[in-house]
Amino acid sequence: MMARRRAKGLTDRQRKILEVLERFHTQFGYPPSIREICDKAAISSTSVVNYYLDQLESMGYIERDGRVSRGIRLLKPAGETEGVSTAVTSTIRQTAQLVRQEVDELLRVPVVGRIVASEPVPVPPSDFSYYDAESMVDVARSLLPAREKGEQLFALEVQGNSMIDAMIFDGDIVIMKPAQEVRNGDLVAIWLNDRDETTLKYFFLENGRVRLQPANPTMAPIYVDDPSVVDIQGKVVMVIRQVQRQG
Amino acid sequence: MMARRRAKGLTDRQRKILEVLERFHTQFGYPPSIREICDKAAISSTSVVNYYLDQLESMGYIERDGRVSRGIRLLKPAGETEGVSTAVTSTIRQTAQLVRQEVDELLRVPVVGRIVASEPVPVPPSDFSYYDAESMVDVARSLLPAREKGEQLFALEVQGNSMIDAMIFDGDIVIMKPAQEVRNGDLVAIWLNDRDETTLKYFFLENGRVRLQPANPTMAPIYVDDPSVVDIQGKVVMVIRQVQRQG
DNA sequence: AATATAACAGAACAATCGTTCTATGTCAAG
DNA sequence: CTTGACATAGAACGATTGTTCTGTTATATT
Repeated sequence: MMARRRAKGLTDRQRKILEVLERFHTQFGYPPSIREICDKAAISSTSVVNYYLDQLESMGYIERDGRVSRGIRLLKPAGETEGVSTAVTSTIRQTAQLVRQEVDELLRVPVVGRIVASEPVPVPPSDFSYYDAESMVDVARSLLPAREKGEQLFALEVQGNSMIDAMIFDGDIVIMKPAQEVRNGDLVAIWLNDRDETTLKYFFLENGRVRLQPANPTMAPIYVDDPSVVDIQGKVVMVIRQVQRQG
Repeated sequence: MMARRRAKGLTDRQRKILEVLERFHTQFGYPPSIREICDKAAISSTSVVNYYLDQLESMGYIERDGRVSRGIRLLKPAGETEGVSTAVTSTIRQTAQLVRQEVDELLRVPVVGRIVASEPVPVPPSDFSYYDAESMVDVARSLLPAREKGEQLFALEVQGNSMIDAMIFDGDIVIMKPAQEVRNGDLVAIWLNDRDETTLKYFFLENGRVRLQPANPTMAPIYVDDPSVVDIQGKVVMVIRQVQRQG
């Protein structure tokens, strides 16, 4: 048998309803209907909730807009004795969720090396550990194709101006993905065995012959009759150029 | 060859409804009903509002809880002030935004238009609303110069291959910053009065004469004797090229 | 014990509200 | 000119929802 104590000012159900109001608004962004309060507060009758809402309003805890559905405004928080008000904590909670969401949208790609014309592309081994990376590049997940899970992506810094025909030059960062299946039209990093040279070109396989098309449309393609000399190192997913200069 | 899908810009009514949603929630603490949106947005039919709410939801601006009255959540904007203390919550929100930015290092930059050779660069006005943006581009703050506060940054999508001499081509996204002080060596977007042409060039002021140097080192610079024909629209901070294709 | 009062339950009702259907107008492509 | 998207309007329907009414139970006071 639980006696109602008026000492605290708020009864259990009054406090409970206030909690429901706050939590609901935090979760859904709009106030609950009376019947939804019934559910969340384990009260079986709408009239009881209405009864308490009237009380809370006359006490100044909430404000109600007459006969408008969900017309409930929270005015002051329920927890008085606690140091931090519940409104503040709920705001913090919302922010925390935002932070969590946006952290998820950020992808940390390891920069595993440089890409130079005279050397093959340093492709990370399968057991690659992120600790081996020289540094990291943060990429917004929203800029990547949706299907990229991203775990296997890696980045390379371009050194020298030998990739100018690919519209890529010194200092650019290319985000790459290991070449599993390469399709016609993919921009790929290629090691040409016969020339000992790395290039970035659009790849086309046309009746047994490989056509390597520069990104710059004003430049002519390279044709390779023997596909075995074309060693595909990875597909380019993105190119980032930081124009910032050191004043 | 390279198709690009991008969320379309907001129509007047879409923007209007978003404004109503935000203002209503700020004022009352709960979302408006469809008929209340009708009134505030000067739309005579509930079905039209419903029509646009569906659009806004599929664009990701809001979230709707099926057939629940006032079941509208604003997603993109941060302006949801509860009926508590506006001063307190706004302070908290400012702080929270700082925390968020410094924790996750992600910056949401609005794409305010396209950059074409034949037209001046669309620079966002000071009263620019993010609703006006066609879409957003997320940029990792770690890739930007440390001193960029970032609030004034904007992005443009390059249309056409007329910027090839700047190593930038069709579909690239340039992150820009309004031209306040331009220093020698900055990569700037320039409107040439005498030619009616926009270009991206490195800017040098040398004894009263302007030298515009293409990014591509193999190309020759342009010299402009009269600096008044050079209209600087902004400084390029970053260039992003998404190579993703719709294979 | 009697009684007043507060707490609670359930149902019924009317207003509100979201949804859907039909109809009209507009405008660009064919 | 026809066609077909798209935008808009209005009305109607059914579900949701706030309100109210009647009634029951519990607690406290006299």
